[in-house]
Amino acid sequence: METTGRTDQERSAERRRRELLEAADRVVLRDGPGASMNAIAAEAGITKPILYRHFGDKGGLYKALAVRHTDALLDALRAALDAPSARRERVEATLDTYLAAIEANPQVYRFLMHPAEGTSQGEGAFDVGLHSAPLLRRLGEELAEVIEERVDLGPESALLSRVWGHGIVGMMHAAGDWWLGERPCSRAQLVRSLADLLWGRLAAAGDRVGGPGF
Amino acid sequence: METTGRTDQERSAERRRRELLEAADRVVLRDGPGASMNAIAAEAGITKPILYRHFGDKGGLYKALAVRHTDALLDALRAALDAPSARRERVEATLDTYLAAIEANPQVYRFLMHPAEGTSQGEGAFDVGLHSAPLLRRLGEELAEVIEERVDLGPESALLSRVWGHGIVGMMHAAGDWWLGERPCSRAQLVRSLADLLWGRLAAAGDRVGGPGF
DNA sequence: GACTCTCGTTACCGCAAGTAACAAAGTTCT
DNA sequence: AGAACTTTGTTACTTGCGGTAACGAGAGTC
Repeated sequence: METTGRTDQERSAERRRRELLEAADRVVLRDGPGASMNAIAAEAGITKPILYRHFGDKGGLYKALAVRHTDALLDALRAALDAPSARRERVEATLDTYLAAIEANPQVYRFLMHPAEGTSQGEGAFDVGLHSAPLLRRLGEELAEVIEERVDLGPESALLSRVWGHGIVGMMHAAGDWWLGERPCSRAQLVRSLADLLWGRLAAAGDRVGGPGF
Repeated sequence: METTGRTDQERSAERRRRELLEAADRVVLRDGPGASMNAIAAEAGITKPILYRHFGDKGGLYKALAVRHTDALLDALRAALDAPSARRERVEATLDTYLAAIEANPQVYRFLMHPAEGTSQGEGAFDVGLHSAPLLRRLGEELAEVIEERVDLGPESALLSRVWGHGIVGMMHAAGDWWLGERPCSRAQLVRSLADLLWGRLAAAGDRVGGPGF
């Protein structure tokens, strides 16, 4: 049959692509985001031009890698986000899921946050807004959706949910990044502290000495 | 006097350094963070080796640039942070100062967030924790200090203030980044939304339909 | 006048991204 | 079977960047 023939080809191409991605993954995890295309090709047992035929350029390869990992993390987060528990517990579960993921393999996490290097050879006009890690954007949008569909925020809910989605994700990310570097406390403590912040403890706390506190 | 001679030399060297930094600034603002050393040298009217004599390597130059801008931004933020007003107003003023700064020239902002590229030629062992933008770390620490010295947080104030410092800075950064890209609302609206989030409105809001809300 | 020290140059090395040109294998059409 | 084509892979090249070595010229110093 002709269909089997074409399907075989396509399946073979896809399998090859997955193999290449896995090799690239190994190299990036070992050598960091600056791994060379030669190194990746060598790890995969082939040479550069094949990589370029499959992924176009280095950006394409890295994007494919990032999508893989981002999808995996997003699945885990969605599960925590959709659990049938009280809001605070769910927030804590989501925070903990994220932190556990970046704790489990920081290399992946690091790679996801610095995917865009670009030879900069291109046009000088760069648009701010596309530069930062796409993972954070996706997370922010995802969280925004969940917030808007679940929480009653009054008339401005569309705007508020998005601001909060991105804001909370950024909070989680920055705190997690700092925590990974310094390890000043347990994961559970960090989760509780962040949830406390989101629960308005900053506003509720009293001033320390004289004058108006922060 | 010998001192005048040496002072003249030192002053000349420092002036030269400042000139070079300003040239580098212009190029980086024009071409983005991937600007080449050749381009920077050309803009300064000289050639590469001089840059290397002054700054060691590209990282040194970029670090010097980053310190300049970071200091400037930090000064502005400290002013907002130290104003003699109520806590909420101060938080809003700080948020607004930061957002106004990144709105005023996004190129600088973008450069500050992606300073560490590294040829990756070096050792494979990379330490997570040093990779992210140093600006965010400095901001987080600064804010943590202010929080701890002004707000009464009970026994765990040392930990809480640092978690919150980095978390709030991350929130501000991520929300600002998204906002810069999409411009979904005015700066004032964004500031209010973020302050509302910090003031516990997420915890206070009711569920939307049936079941436990987010 | 020789000595040195700073500022500057040109010319080069190494390396990585990306590409062109070619080689060998299987597939398909006649 | 044999010619044409697509797939899969190669080697060898170009371009451009970070970084450095080696050299050149002017200004103070003994």
